[in-house]
Amino acid sequence: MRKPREEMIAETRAKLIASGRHAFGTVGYAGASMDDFTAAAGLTRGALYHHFGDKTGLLQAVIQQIDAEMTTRLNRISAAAPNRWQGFVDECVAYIEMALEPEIQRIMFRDGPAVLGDVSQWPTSNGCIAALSRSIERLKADGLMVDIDTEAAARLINGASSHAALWIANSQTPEATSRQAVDAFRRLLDGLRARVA
Amino acid sequence: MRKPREEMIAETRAKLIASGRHAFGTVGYAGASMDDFTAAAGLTRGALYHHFGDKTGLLQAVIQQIDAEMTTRLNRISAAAPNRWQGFVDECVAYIEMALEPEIQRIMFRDGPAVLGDVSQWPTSNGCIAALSRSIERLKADGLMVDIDTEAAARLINGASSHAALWIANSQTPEATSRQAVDAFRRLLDGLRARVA
DNA sequence: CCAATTCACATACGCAACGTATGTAGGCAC
DNA sequence: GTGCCTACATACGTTGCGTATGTGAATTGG
Repeated sequence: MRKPREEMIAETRAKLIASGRHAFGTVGYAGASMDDFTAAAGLTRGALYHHFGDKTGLLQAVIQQIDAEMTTRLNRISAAAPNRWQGFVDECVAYIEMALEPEIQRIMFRDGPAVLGDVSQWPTSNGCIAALSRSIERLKADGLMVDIDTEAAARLINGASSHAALWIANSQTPEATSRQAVDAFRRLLDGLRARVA
Repeated sequence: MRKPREEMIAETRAKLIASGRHAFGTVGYAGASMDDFTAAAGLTRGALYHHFGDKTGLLQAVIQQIDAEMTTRLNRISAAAPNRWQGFVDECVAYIEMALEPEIQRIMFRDGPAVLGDVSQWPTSNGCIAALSRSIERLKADGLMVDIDTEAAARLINGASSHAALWIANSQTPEATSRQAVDAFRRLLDGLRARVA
């Protein structure tokens, strides 16, 4: 073994993030006992405080990890579409659908903002917003979207998506509600499409 | 004094709600100590547990109160507009602006959803969503809005508004960001306007 | 190759806050 | 006027966070 030290450190960090992520995603941030989920990782709170400072520090690390995963997924989806507009719509719909996953919903859309405040001032700038912004920017450059402020549009869409996801996830009939929400969402996006003269 | 008993009870309930509302709105739900803000109301936690069961029960009561206030404000605004579409837009913009008020933002859009879950399954069905829905329904009936599911539209707009408000409130330059957001929001709504054939 | 140091992590302690179980005083019925 | 019910207060146990301190293993310098 060349660098057992750094490897071990990275491993413990990863274990803490994984265990915390699971706890936050299931019982929520407030309901997650540090003693419990650090023990589940075969460690103690001492390790957590050493690496992340406090509970919110771990939450930030977890969010950063999830955000990175979401960003790559979104990029892949928009790249796979036949044309730019379609890619944009697919990306937005995928965003809603990702927000349906309980872990993402709970950590990224409920506890995250409640504990750390608005996404825009999180230390790790949100990759998903950036991905959306890039797509919008390209669409505007290509004349496919009406003139609208890029970041504002990204944030409005982000907000609409996350709320839609919450609505769907808590619905009695998620499939039907999902169709309802996605349909309306497509209409909303269609309204932003540049009208051909 | 005719009914000192019921009056006193209503008064203590009101005092607890007021004190809790203030604490939740300033230091947040988690940061609000029940001992502290019940004492500030001249009471103890005993009264709170008696009337509201637990901390979340008080939060629900506070939310119900704020929601009622917001609903009347929104109704007044949409009624004051020169025409229906304008009234709708005004209502939406007002919704954003209300979400800028720290107390509303914190309680209704951050801590509320985090603690109680999605608005749609709160015991007290959200009056603001209902108000928005009514406006949308009328617009559709009058042929002023494209065919879109009412509730879905209301929720998407609600989500976009609350996120916009969060963004503005946490901005370094709130006035500029507000213009940015409201402009984009108007564009978004404009996309939902029925095209005259 | 060994000693000193550093660092990753564990242990121990204090404190704050929630929830519950119990106590009490004052109004209402009869 | 007496007894009960209820609105609230008091007292207690538990839990969980944050900090201060301890320890052993890995690294570095000679």
